[in-house]
Amino acid sequence: MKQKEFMLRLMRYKRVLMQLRIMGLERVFSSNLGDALGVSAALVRRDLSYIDMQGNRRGGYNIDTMLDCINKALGSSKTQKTIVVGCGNLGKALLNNERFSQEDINITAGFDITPQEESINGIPLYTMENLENYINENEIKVAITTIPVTAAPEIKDRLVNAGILGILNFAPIELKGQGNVVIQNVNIGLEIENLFFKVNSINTETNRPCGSSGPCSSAGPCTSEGPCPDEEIYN
Amino acid sequence: MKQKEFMLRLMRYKRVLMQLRIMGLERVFSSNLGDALGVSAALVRRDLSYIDMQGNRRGGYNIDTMLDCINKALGSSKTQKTIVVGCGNLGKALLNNERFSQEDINITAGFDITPQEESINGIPLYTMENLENYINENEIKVAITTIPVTAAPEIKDRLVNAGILGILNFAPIELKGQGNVVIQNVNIGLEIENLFFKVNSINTETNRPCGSSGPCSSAGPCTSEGPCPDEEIYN
DNA sequence: TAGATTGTTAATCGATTAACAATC
DNA sequence: TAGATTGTTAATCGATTAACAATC
Repeated sequence: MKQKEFMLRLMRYKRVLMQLRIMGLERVFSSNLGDALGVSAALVRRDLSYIDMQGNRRGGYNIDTMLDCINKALGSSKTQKTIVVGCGNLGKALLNNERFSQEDINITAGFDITPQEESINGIPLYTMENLENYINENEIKVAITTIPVTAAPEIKDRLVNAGILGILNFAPIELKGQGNVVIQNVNIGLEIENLFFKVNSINTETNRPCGSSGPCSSAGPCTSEGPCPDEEIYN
Repeated sequence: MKQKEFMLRLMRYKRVLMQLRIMGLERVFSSNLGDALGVSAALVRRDLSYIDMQGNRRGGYNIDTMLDCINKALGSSKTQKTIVVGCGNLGKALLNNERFSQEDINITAGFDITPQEESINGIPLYTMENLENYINENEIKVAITTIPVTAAPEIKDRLVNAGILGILNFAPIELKGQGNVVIQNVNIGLEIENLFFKVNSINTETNRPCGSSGPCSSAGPCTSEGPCPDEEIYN
């Protein structure tokens, strides 16, 4: 069971459930959740079955119980502590983000080679020398890195050696985790490129062969002028 | 052909190719690229075939030609213009990011209800009233939104009505595109939650049923104390 | 009971890979 | 030519869905 989208769906179920609870509902059927997410009711039931959420064959699922169960599965029943390493523009933006505390994510400290302030948004900033000590003393298991590419591999090793098990890396280099260390890379530049690609795919005519300098072969898929209506590369 | 990972692979091929070119290589085989990305050579050839990159059955692929071809497919042969809507912490971080210009991404303006500066990093800031005019006059097709959730749906409509075809949305609400408008949502809070989930999946014992209050059924998959070694939910 | 929904199995769908003919 | 790699087809793999027995 190696499902890329599985836990993403769990989070979406959670959002829907919270909304439904606000609206005063107490029970929900698999088909409700399926409709909300655009997937089949069967998949919802399979997901719920996987996290050991048991429903009632007549009355569906209890919303509160399901929320508990999803939170338990997501490990977010307790507030999650994390630190920000690198307090440049993006690092500051993360430290200033009020929303995280609403989502039970608690940024407890920021680290930088030369911190320009003592604290941001009430969160203390420390120099890089204090990194290992802080991680050990506060039992930090997850870190967010917003550091230059050149520093990324070294900082990664320091974090992992200090006991960090998960890194959310914003440096535009693809770091790889080993053993039980999970590294998740977010490359904003790549996201933008990705978006331009999708926009262009929809609105530009198909490209011609690159290896050949001649005209498009008559056997090629695209002889019309506009974009190929049948072809969907984007998702 | 609706391949989620397809264009992401193209970008990765590109990175590898640029590195190889720096090292002085001129040709590359599908197996080289497959090894670098951890996919099969067959998939590489299929991808290249799809973007009409033609190789030589004896000598593999020409690196320069392939780079041209990938750039063409990605639509990044020319510099891509975009704007940032919402100049809070995250917006400022994006405006200050020097790396985008290296990647042929050109942020030409920032917009905010009340801009606190005339420009950031040489990029002019305007009030929201100028949004539609600017988009029209400069033929902007892609926008980045770093705005509050409450404003997101309205701003989205304004952007789309002004002719925007692609939005990279950082507001923590899932906006949906319609017709030929592509919206890509980046939810940093969700990414962090996702990471905590993966870390916990690896390092925590399996959860017990939520719907039932009794002990774990003997038929359940997990009777041992530690984490289930066979089960992989994370990817 | 009759009706409705869960939990789960078999069928479907799509993406990746193995294999091989074509050919440089 | 003989060897090696491309381009492409058939086989495989995994995730989602349809269908249905179990059961509240």
